[in-house]
Amino acid sequence: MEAKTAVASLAALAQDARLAIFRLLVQKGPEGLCVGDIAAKFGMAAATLSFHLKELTSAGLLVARQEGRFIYYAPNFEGMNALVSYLTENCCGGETCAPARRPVARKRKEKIT
Amino acid sequence: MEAKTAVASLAALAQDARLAIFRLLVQKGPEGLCVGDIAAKFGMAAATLSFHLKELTSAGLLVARQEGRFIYYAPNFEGMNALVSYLTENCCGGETCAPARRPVARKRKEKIT
DNA sequence: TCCATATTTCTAGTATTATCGAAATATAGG
DNA sequence: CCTATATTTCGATAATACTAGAAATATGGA
Repeated sequence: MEAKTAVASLAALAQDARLAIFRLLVQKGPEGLCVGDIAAKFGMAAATLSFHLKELTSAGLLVARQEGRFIYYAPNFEGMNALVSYLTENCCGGETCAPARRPVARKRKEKIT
Repeated sequence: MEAKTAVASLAALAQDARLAIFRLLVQKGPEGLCVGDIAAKFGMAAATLSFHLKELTSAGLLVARQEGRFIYYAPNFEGMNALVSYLTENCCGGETCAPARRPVARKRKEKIT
């Protein structure tokens, strides 16, 4: 995953409403929920919700499927996985979130000061 | 970690310049880099960099330490760890990023349609 | 075809964020 | 104390994001 993509995914989740929506859908699993049900859950204007769903979808974090008159949104686990992998690989020390590869950090030679 | 906190951390990383800064510091490890060196690396105005460092720091992703006239910024691995944990626990199926707990998802009874 | 419901797109107002020059603050050394 | 360097804060501007009403589009059923 490229940095650009990571920023897009992070931005998609970096918003109260969207994180809440995403968490709700993750709970629901692959079946997801239709837009109306999500709107009901949060009581937000349809247009607003649509905007947020679009953000999450184009960031690759949700997938939509039409089912009759309803559109169901569900988490795209691959996308989320890619983000988490990116973060652990590039923004932690590798592994989990180790304080960098150094053994224990022997004292350094007293910087510039 | 609360949702609010997660949003703050995500927002801190959801920006080209800041993600780049953070990645650079993670590479450098616990010693970090002083502001001048970071500025040199990216060629951005001091004020702009200072703004971004403040964002990252108040989101709990960086820690600053003074060393003579210089201020060193280094990753706060605990903060980053907390964020990654939050994401895997709340935004994936639990574990890594499983497609939810359901076995294989037996067909559902044909929704509303 | 016509109507009702679901969802999106358009448009615009407001709010938040990013950038940067200039001024302010802090620290060290002479 | 004075100067030089490092960094932050201030203030202003430009860019981007959020919200929601109204209009448009899509789908299914009578």
